Amino acid sequence: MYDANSLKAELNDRGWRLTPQRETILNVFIDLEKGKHLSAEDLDTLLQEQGKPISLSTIYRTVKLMARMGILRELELAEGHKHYELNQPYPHHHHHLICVKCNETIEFKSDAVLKIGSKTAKKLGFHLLDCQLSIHAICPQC
Amino acid sequence: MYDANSLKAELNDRGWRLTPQRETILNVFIDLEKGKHLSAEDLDTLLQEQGKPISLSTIYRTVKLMARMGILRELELAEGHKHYELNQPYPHHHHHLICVKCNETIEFKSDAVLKIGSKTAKKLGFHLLDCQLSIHAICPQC
DNA sequence: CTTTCTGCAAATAGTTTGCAGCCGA
DNA sequence: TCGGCTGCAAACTATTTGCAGAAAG
Repeated sequence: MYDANSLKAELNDRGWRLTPQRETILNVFIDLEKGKHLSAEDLDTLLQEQGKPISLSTIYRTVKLMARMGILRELELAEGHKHYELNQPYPHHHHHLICVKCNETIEFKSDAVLKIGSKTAKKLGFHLLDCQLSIHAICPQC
Repeated sequence: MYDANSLKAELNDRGWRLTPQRETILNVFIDLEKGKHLSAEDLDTLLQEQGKPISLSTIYRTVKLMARMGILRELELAEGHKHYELNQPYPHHHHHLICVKCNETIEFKSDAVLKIGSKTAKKLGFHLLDCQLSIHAICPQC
């Protein structure tokens, strides 16, 4: 799991910098309740409420950067905008089942899927960032 | 696999209509080379080249409709726009490994993942539309 | 004949970008 | 010090929508 120090190390390794904004955003995700995920707008609102406003452009730039580093995972849980959550390693790694009508989202775990994902990436010589099984379905209510 | 008749039946069942545009678009996907997938723009260009132009709004409306019916699957292979391909049943069902830097995309199959997907949906009482494992990674070249 | 569908043009919204000044290493 | 980073405002672009006429059932 990341903290300010490991984030700084990882950023500096790649020629990037640790800024208060980046640290703040990482902390929001670390403190985020399990099973929750935020859109850029959500983050903006949350940071404003916490009295630590960060410009929306920086928010977009930061979540994209962290997703490319493998720190966050980018989720397509609803049409039209992306959500982000910490990219947690085994055994916290999980997947999503989404109702395409009402957007109800259910998390579920599968070691098997994670294994298949890492094996496939390894076999082809790719460096794995994220592996997510998305099940699109219609829930019993819809 | 769908053809004009089964498409018509399925549409009519839900109070929708079979139009020449819908049939044309379905046929493009049926004839599409294995492993290919189209964005809305791609479809627009292709249909124009084939001398069967369809307005971009109708293209968007149609692919979305067919994705919600489970006929097409919506793929997020590159930033900024979606791609579509036929949603084929076992044993043609497959998944994607994507390099987040150069967007190189590799298809792979996994019966195990498909099984996990259908079991999970079934267990929760959801009607399965699509189940896709997306592996985000960095390819050896990048 | 009724209701859905299409095409057009205009609107929308999420996201990106140029730039000037700021600040981490 | 210096090159990356932020905030602002403006730009962009994929996608959606309102509407009038066309057409499927």
